[in-house]
Amino acid sequence: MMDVPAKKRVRLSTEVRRQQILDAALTEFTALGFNAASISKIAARAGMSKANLYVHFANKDEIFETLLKDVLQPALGAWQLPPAGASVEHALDAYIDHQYEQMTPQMVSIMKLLISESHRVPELIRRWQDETVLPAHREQQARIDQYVADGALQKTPLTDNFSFIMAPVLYAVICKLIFTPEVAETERQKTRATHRQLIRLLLKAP
Amino acid sequence: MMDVPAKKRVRLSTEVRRQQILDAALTEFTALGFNAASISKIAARAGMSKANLYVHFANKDEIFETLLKDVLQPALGAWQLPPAGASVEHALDAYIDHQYEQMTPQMVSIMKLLISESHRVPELIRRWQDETVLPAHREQQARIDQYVADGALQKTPLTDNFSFIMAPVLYAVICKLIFTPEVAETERQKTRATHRQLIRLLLKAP
Amino acid sequence: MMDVPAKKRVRLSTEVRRQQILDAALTEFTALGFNAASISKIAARAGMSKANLYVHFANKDEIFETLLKDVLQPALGAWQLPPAGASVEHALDAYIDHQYEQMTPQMVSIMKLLISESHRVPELIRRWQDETVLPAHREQQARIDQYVADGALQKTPLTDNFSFIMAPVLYAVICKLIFTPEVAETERQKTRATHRQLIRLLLKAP
Amino acid sequence: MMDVPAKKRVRLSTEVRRQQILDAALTEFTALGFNAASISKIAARAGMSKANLYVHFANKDEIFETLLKDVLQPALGAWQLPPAGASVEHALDAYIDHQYEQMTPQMVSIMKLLISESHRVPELIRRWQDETVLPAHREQQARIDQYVADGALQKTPLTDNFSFIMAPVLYAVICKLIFTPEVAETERQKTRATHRQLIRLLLKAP
DNA sequence: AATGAATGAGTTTTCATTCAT
DNA sequence: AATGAATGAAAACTCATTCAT
Repeated sequence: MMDVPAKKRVRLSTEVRRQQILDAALTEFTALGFNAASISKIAARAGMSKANLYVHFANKDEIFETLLKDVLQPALGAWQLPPAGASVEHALDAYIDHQYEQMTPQMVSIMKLLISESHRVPELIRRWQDETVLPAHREQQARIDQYVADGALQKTPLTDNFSFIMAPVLYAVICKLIFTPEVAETERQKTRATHRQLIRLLLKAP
Repeated sequence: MMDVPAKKRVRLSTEVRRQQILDAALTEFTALGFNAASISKIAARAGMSKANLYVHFANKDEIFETLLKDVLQPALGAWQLPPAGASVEHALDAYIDHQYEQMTPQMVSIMKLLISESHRVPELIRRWQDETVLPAHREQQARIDQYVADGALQKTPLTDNFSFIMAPVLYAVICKLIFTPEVAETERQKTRATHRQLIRLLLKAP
Repeated sequence: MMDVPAKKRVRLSTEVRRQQILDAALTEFTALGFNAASISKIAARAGMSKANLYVHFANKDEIFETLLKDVLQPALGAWQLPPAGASVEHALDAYIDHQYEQMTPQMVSIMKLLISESHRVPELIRRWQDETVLPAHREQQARIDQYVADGALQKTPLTDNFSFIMAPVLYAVICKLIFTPEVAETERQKTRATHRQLIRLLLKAP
Repeated sequence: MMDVPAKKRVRLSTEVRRQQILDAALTEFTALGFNAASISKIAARAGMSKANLYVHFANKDEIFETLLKDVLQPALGAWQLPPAGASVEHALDAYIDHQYEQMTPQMVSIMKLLISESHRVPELIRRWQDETVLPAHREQQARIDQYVADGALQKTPLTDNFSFIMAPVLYAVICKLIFTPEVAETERQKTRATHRQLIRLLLKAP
């Protein structure tokens, strides 16, 4: 007879366990959505028993909420400020590029989660909106306004409503979520090129 | 004891019943997503027994698929051609306006469904993409190219990739799906205004 | 548009309809057993609607009962009398041969049905037993006794309990019901040969 | 109002629970057949919730399969070898006796299950046939052949095809499955007596 | 902290049967 | 007689959650 693998009962700190759970949960939730992701699989992926998972979180919703909270901290990285430099135009260019670059599969999955499951955590979303997204917008807008005031950028409808600049990026993300990979990728590249050209055009305009 | 209500059996045509089911299903699916929407509730909302629902549809997936198929026929109304007229600029303006106008709650819900559940019906989505969306894009692009050739529109990066024009609209839709109604509405109006101004600017540019 | 096939509403006599139903039911019941055979399929096979089926039979059990009643009339053909002739031994030989020959797939299926579902119709089975099987046994035994009295057959334990002679046939049937076709067929042939040889041996014995 | 019974949760080992389930399932399956036996009733009989039953078995089929597998291990006890002794004839007599003795209600039920539901587990049946039944036959036949070679038994058609000897036993079993208890019992006794006498006769034959 | 065992409340689906025409 | 539409009751199975250790 073979020895039974002798499943050890590992004892780890709460911190570690929570993180294991959240990591596993992120994978499962982004892959399947809230409902289809099961506690069983999350526990299995996190390497612990279901019951132990409930020692660390009160229920499935709490895991989800904690997860989104973590993920939403950096405001999707999206509306970060462009680094100021000698040439504002160049910086802006690099900034937009950065956004398209950042469109990783993981980020796309989280976007999907945010769209399809945000109704589960309205309070969290509201706080995220009020404390992260809107302030970031404002800060960014202030910076842009400063550039305009300084004459580093000329005033255009875009500089008046700078968050508008993310629209094409989002369009590319949504394409990834709906269309076939090939079409989505084509659309992303076309969008990116058009985006860049239009921005340049706009900044050069008299 | 109360008298038993003596529930009368209602007898309707298959056509009517199917439509009742689809209507109820659309409500439930858009409100909760595929998994969370239950056959029980759909049947209740449609005013019939669960069993009768299964007389008209083979299973939950078939309901979902039929629903999406119906909804996707008009290509979301989105990439419809701008009506040609005396002033192309004016027509374009009206066209964009139309897109923002069309952003009804129902349409927004369907968009959500499309994003969160399209993986369930990949074949349907592929056909929709290949037979509806892409052809519509092409036709629209051809029309724009004609305008440019005719000198009615001047050539810009946007006229080279005209579907790009939908990006801000989509941005507004996604805001509705994520943010609070107030913020979403504000964002929609700002986006719409910026969109219009930028288009005008672009068309006027030398 | 194509013309709809114009499903005719055929009107037939009760007799005909009942027989159509019974024929279809026999096929379905023997193929699947009582529970797995569905009214839907029986009705479809009989070429009528489910509702019409209920015009002719009160319920599923009644169909089953009627069916078995019909089938059990000839007492499975099993304990039929051996035709008397010049040589009783020869006749007996032919009789046994006949039993093995009669082991058609249909007969085997009915045997299976009889074993697995007879508990559903205990009363019917009792009547069949009392009014068909046992009388047939008795008649046959009487005939054998007569042969013995006449000296046409010599007295043996077998002639004292003649129904015993069916045991090997039944064994072959059960093999068909359990084992793989190849093994069952081999077993049937071996059994048949042994059966014949033993009978001959017995009749020749001093 | 009565106090709520406060059903205590009983906690037992997997081993025990599995056995409880198998016991209950055997009862239900043999009484009603596979389809008509419900998981609800099996769980109730086993004294646990349906859900717990699914903790121990993946589905209804797995229960059935496990059950048959367990039961088929000893090859139905049927074709076991006769113990060799001073008098082979005596041993054979005892062996046959043993078979009739062993015809317990439980064994009869399993026989019914085997006949009516074996199509559900063709692979299991094939393995049982190839690895248990046929080898047992062969071993037994070899033993008989040895007796014949030793002169302990004289060669007859029966010694050439020894498994034939089970046919009358099987006949008695089938009678139990179809006829009323009284008739079945009468038939069993008659069959047993005839069986014994014929065997003796055969062995004594010149 | 950790877990194997246990369960209530739900899910989708099926089917014999009945109703209205 | 015939049928399309309708349904109650039950089936198998799932899953988030809890209990006992």
